[in-house]
Amino acid sequence: MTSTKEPSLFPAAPARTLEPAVLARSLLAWYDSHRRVLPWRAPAGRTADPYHVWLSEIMLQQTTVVTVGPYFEAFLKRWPTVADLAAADLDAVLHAWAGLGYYARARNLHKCAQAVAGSHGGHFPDTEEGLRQLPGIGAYTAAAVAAIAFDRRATVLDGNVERVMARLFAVEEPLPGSKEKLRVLADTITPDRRPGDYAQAVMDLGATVCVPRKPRCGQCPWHDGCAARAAGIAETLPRKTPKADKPTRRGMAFWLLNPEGAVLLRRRPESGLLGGMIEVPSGDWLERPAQSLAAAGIQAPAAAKWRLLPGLVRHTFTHFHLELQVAAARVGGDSWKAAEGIWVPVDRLSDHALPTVMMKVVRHALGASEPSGGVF
DNA sequence: AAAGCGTGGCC
DNA sequence: TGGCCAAGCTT
Repeated sequence: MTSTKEPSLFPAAPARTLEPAVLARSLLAWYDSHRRVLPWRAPAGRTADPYHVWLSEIMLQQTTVVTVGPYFEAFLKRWPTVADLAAADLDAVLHAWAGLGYYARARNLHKCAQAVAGSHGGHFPDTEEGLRQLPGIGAYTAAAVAAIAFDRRATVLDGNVERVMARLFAVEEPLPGSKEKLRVLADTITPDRRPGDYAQAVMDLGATVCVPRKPRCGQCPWHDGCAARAAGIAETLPRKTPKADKPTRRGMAFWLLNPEGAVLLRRRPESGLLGGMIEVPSGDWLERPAQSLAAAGIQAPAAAKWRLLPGLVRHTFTHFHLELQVAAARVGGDSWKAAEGIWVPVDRLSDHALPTVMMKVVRHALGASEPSGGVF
């Protein structure tokens, strides 16, 4: 007989209009008692190292806290200061970044470190405008670093804050059109005192309480002031304009072994998809039915007796699905020495910057060559 | 300014 | 299981 929905019998309490200062104060009080320990976060009452804040913020772009944790620790251990990172080889940075995705971030990370170590004497700019000039730092990250590392008043607007503001003020206009409106609303609440803590608090609220599905309104410090909760539409906000469907693209990857048991890899172009990363050579990825080995063979990295491995490698990027067939061959004699790319012993593949989709290709090829691997 | 750009977890 | 979502930036 109990219902999980309350609105009909017990209408939600109407929202009370709360002053910005009241909202900021109640959120900071909530933060003080719910503060999460994160690897890049300073102890209460202290400001974090700008290098740590910047590194974590770049890694956290479109990436979850759980995923970032180990990468952050590994980067910090290997490159303890921004000068160390600036002095690193780009290839080493890409390798360490492999698996995190959005690889342009790694290239910009390296560029940014070099700018800071070079033109800025090893110190990050301490203003939003200054930070905004650096590669890989956009509106959100500039505000986050200015607030968290330098305790400057800055309005952070990430996915969390967009959701929190859309609900608090019941903004029904869909994103991304409503973004500027949400930014203004967020700005009206941002306090002059403890802006760094406030920035982390409002994002924490979105990450742990005002979550996308089944928001925990009962635990929310802004419960009384929330217009969407009062109207019973919190979970439906923020609205978003529908995204285009993802097309499926198909291609062929070429797994080529030489007599020494090494596989041919090559570096992708510096810009675009998986820019600068290492790949198993593959032909074009096009939106047409799976190509025949004969047709795809034209794009093979060497003449050889290619055989098609059973099965498919599937992977989904942000904007398309990919289905990759894998062709395998061995080359003998000396002819393989002319092939374009790098020959890597199969047990040394982890020394290279292979993105996840390419690790899937490797696993597929190795699995097919070993009877215990699954396909036989 | 709309589109391109990774990946893993969740239900 | 397929779509949604995650501390967005660049061109």
